[in-house]
Amino acid sequence: MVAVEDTNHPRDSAAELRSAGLRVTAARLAILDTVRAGDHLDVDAVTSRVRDRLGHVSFQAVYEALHAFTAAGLVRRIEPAGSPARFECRVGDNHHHLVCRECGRLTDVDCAVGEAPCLEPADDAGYVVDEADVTFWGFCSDCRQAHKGEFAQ
Amino acid sequence: MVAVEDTNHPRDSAAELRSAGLRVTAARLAILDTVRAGDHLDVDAVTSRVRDRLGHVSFQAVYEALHAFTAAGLVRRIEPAGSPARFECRVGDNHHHLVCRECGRLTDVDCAVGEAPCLEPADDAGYVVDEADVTFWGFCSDCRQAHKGEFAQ
DNA sequence: CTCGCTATCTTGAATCATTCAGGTTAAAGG
DNA sequence: CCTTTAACCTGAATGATTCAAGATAGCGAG
Repeated sequence: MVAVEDTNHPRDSAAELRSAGLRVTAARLAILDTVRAGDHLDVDAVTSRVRDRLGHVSFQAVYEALHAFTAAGLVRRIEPAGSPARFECRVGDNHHHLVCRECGRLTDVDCAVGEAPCLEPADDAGYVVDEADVTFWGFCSDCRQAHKGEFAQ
Repeated sequence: MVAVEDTNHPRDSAAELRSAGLRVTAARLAILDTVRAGDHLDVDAVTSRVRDRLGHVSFQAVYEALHAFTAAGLVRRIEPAGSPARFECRVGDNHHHLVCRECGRLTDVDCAVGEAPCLEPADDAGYVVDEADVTFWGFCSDCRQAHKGEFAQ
């Protein structure tokens, strides 16, 4: 089912962990690679894929690792309204997300502008803004297909 | 700042409930007015203010009422990452929000553009987009004051 | 005004995501 | 090889929200 073990460590994950000041363990390598190979997986999905590969790994370990990776800038944590946290490896480019209201599918969108914060608020109300987080809500093509006529084309 | 407590039912809340097809009860009037008078309150805050006014009201009632109001378009539910849901009465104008990373303060920002979706994704990936939800993250002036030098500017 | 329908409210328990606590194991620098 | 402490484990707690099922009360019809 799963494309097997040619996969070991796509880009040198061990080196990335090390240079982020983190220890290299089987669990963390698997977690990092899983996030990298996955498509905005949540903690549950990451955990079960890591378990497929390594046998047992605790939820705690996954939560802690994902925290550490997020703090180190190796992964980005996103949390659309109504969804548990999800993780992706595309970091540092301030891209945004499309979310399907029907099935929850999440798709990356390039930032139209570029550097963060790619947008400036009309009035910053005295805040110093460092990030503009944009989520586009709508219906993906599959869900529209499934409900022909119910949604505006 | 805010025009204060002439309060009882600022704009005719009873009529609004009725025309939304909802029943007029003391609890729901108080809940609606509380959201209206408050500043992005969460469910807890709404509940305790309503209790100050009416004595006992159950959490369930507040949750159900806020759901009903949201569905009816009387209030808008916002849910910034890491925060419980919050509610506001400014609806239908597609404005956005500034959130302070330090204290969690939430401030409205007018939409620079206007109609929803005020932004179009660079590539819609086949989605039909109906809303662009923009959250600006940063530090409010109070929090910067309190940490002079720690943050830029 | 009275009646019936059902929206609303109540209490109590369940669920889900996430975090906390405290003890054990093992990565990595000296 | 030894020591330090990051990483991991099990087990329990927390916080937000939802589910369930029975009681109450708006409000339109008669």
